[in-house]
Amino acid sequence: MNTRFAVATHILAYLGHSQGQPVSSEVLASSAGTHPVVVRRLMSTLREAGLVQSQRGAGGGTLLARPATEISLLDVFRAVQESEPDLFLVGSTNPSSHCDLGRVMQQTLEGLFGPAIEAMRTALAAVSVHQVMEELAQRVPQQCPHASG
Amino acid sequence: MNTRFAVATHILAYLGHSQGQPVSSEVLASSAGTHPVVVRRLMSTLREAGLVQSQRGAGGGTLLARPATEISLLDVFRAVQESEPDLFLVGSTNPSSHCDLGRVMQQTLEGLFGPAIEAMRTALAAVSVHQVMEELAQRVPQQCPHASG
DNA sequence: GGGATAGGTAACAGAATTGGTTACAAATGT
DNA sequence: ACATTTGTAACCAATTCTGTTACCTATCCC
Repeated sequence: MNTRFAVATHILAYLGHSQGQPVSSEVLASSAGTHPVVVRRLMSTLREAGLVQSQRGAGGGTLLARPATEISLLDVFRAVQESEPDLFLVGSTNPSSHCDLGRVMQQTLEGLFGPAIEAMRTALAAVSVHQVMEELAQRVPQQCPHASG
Repeated sequence: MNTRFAVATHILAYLGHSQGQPVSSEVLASSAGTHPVVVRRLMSTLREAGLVQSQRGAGGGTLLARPATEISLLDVFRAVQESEPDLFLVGSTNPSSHCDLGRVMQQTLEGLFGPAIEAMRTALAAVSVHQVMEELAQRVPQQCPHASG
């Protein structure tokens, strides 16, 4: 079970909410229910993907690298899910089988799963972090101090 | 890395090819490059899902429970992927956070990922095991003894 | 400059999952 | 009866994931 995608989306939504001023990994970890180092580790990935930028030192933290309207869940998914085909495929189906069946099967499955993966990508691309924020705002009017950080 | 989906599809395509007469887990394992027990374990799942049926004893084995044209990759995916939302979600985002943010975030993400999952399902539903067999046949004209099992 | 704050990263531990393997009981055809 | 084959439990090694500690570096403020 990969919680990174969910935690990353959580964090990005949070950052979008307090856009302009950086948020520390401690605050983010508290909100996401995890450990600051986990957040920082995730930040490394998101930073490499160009989704956030961080400032060290006192008063530092992380903020979005571009507006929340221009970060899609597909961006997050790509950043966090190291190898996309991993989703289904096909580490095994032993390529060193007696014959080529294994390898051919792998190619065939990749070809047939392609549309499924593509469909999912399209759907993810249609949702922005900003929309996540709006959804959240509707569901959490004012219950939570962290939500307005 | 979950190889079960790929192995299951491999097996079902194989069974579709020799429809009518049962295939032993040993033959299937050899073709898929894994261990007979792994195949049998997978069969338990596929049998529960109503995709195959097995015969014990001498001359036994497994065969498709219905025509390969009427088994979709979505059927396989559902059977093999124990909890579908597992795909992305959201085991953590600690529900016992200070506030409801964790739980609400979880609900929100599920709502927003819904379309993505649905799109993938639709695409998987559009491909049958029979199509996988045809794809395979095109790619492996006659190279492999196992392919004609 | 010095201290406090905060990120970057390595390293390790514990839990969970996965796949391969052995072992054995139960069923079935010859 | 006996050989064959499934069903299933049990175990191991490898991998992955998350949490945690530790320590270095960068930055701000005095």
